[in-house]
Amino acid sequence: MDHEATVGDSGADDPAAGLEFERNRRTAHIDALRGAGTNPYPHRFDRTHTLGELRELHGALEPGTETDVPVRVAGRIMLKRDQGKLIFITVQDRTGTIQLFVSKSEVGEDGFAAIVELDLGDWVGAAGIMMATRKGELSVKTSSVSLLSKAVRPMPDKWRGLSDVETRYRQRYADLIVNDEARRMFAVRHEIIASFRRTLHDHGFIEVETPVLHVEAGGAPATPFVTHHNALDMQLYLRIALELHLKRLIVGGMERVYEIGRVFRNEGLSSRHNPEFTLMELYQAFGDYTEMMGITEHLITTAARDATGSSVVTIDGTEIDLAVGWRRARMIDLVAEATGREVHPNQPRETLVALAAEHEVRVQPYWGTGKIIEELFGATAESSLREPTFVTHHPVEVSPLARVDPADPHLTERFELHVGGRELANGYSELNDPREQRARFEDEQRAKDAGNLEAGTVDEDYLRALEYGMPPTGGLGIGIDRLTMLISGAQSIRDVILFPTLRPEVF
RNA sequence: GCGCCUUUAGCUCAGCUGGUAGAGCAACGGACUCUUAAUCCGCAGGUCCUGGGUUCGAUCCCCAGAGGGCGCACCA
Repeated sequence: MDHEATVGDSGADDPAAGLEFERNRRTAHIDALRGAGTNPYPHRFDRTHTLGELRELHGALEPGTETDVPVRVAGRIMLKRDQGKLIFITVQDRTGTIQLFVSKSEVGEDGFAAIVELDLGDWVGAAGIMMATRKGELSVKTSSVSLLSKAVRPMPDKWRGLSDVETRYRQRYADLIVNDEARRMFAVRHEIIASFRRTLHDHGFIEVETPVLHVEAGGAPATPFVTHHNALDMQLYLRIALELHLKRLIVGGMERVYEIGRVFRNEGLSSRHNPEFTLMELYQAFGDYTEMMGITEHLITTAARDATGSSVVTIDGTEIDLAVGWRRARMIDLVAEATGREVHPNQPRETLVALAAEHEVRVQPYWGTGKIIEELFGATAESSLREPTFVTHHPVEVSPLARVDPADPHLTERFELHVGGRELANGYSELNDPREQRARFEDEQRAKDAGNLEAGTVDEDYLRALEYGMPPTGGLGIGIDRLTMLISGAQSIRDVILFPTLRPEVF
């Protein structure tokens, strides 16, 4: 090939090295390949094995032995060790890596010259036979190597990798190429979701899809994203929860439904919050909150085993086995435990306001006693709940869709799962009395009018659905991102979301 | 939104309360037929995030801004 065309003929303004020089060099090489009749982006290459399969089949090959097993493999060049007339190339696919043993005497002068020109990051296909080197490294003794896709941009450092977190999130493709840990996170995430689907299928749940664009954003206390539909000329909200549509399906008699879907909340970002995140919600006719706690334990423990092979997770450096039963404690009891004072929504508001002040909780004027208790819980007890704990019996005020506890009209049949100081799941016995639901919605609407932006509104269609009759039902929601963090050991939610929300990059 | 930290070559990082920058890897030229981040020799590569200011002189000090991280607030 015309090697002179690949270097040295760049314009006077081009730098002598650096990124631009490198890209120019490689694009010039692509032109040279095309000029010589070689397609740098050929249509296909058929492989006989993945690299993991080869390791499984031939991993036990004795050092220095050669088989007569022909193979065709493909992968990205990660390392290249040039020995003069012998080149060792480490290629990677999603199942692992393998070494290509490239001898000039095997591939010929022209073939060898082309292989010398390959860059780290290029995708290649190779044909050859299986062998193990004298040192025992499983290799493909290569008879030919073909370029499958030329990389124009250089890879991150082959040893130190890519560690700049901003670049890792913005250029996830580069992160996935070089960081095993990044690939592992998303493998775990996939296994958790796949495990959920298996478990739910086994329990007779049907997976459904409900609207993302809502006329009213309900089902959770949160600030929605607002958008607009042009043809209908109407304001729409991106959903903040799956709940209200899924329960309409329970009214319709579907009995066991779930959805794993993206929800959107227009709130702050942190290492535990991304504006869009994934929620699994399920609803089971003839279930209640105690059954939901059982399903929660089963789903999460099974997912941990499926994803990592173990039900043991590490929380803040401490190993915790999810398979042992989880503590259950009422919210009011946990607050009492943390503050040394009994609390209950039926207490005078002034009493709770005073206690809140002692714990530096800033009470909003529109908060009732139930909301103050929930905030007190958040300020005093929540962060100490490292081991999985079902916090139960939330006040009615903060649970507008949950059934009241028959033993205490101020509390609900509800639970939240807390692990490692953060909320992971939420469930309850669903309120199915349309008249009571209307009254609760009206309370919400009043709170909204009084200044609580996160309060709900009266969802007339949902009330109409309830009027057709919803069976007694248990419901559950699990935050998939946070669960993935727990099981994978990720420190930031951005490590378990492929493309986390960032401010736009300036090019 | 507030506070603290951070931004230097494609990547990973040095850079002395101020004298306009270095290394390793990658790249480029060369040697090498069993390497494992191959090794060895040589060579090149910079908007020191941006804009102001102070100074004879700023990667360094000051101010403003941008991106990112962490905490707080909000929330899941």
